[in-house]
Amino acid sequence: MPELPEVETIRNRFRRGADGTPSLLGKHILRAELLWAPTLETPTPQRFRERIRGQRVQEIGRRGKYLIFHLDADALVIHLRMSGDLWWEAEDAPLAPHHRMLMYFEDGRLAFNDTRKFGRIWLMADPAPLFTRLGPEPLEERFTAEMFYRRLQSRRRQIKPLLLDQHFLAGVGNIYADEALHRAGIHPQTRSNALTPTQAARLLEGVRQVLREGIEHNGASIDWVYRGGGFQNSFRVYQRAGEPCYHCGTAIVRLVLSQRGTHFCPRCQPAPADAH
DNA sequence: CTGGCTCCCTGAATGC
DNA sequence: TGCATTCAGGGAGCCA
Repeated sequence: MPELPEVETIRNRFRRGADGTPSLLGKHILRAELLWAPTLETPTPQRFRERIRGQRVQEIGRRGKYLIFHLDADALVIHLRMSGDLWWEAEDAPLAPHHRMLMYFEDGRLAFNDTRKFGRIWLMADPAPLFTRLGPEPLEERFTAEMFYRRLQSRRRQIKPLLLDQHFLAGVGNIYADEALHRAGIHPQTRSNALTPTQAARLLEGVRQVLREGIEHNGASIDWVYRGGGFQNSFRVYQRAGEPCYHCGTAIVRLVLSQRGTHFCPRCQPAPADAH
């Protein structure tokens, strides 16, 4: 499930280049091909092909879980959602299953592969409107614990679903939310406005810790969605229901909040008075 | 404002 | 063995 660390890993791979993958910076897009039309949010497939042709990749950025290819005249924005991934392959490689969009360069092709078809692509001159409602970037230093505390105080939602809300904080998904709450010793159903300044600071630190660790490990490889990362070996609660907490030995509990599996240690993350 | 639920979609796991 | 059902999850949208 691509979250911030996985998107950042992909961004770095195509920005710097990696084994078997060249840097895309400065390369020209010869042509693009759409294999499953609903992947493209805007513009129409025809205009997409016309506009993207001949543009050069100037820079590759990220905002939350959005991957942004800055081209000469437009921005190509990609959200991988559940199962999206970008593959670099030979221009004449046989078409793998679940490819949704192809971009051809001089020396190979970039394929957007997305088994579950939830991923989306935008091509627009100014992508800013896509990001106006997104919450702050958790890794940016100018976003302080005090600001985070104030933000938490302004809402009265359960902290786990709130962390998943991209309008509240950008980039955190189900895995990293559970891992961050465990590191901060906070129960997932704690009301956001019930958190103390100390807890808020610990939570922001926990979020940053797991995100940085995730990036260091090139992200997490979950189930059959393989991305080559290794952070899944560092999970302390995610998908460990019934197994002992590494800190206290208590069995990890799984419950469902906002339709999302939620994992926590009932001893290290004690329930607030109003949780049931 | 908050929470609960559905939808989108496919492959893996489970059930009979 | 084989077929059917259930489930996971990011995010938008709907309703209470």
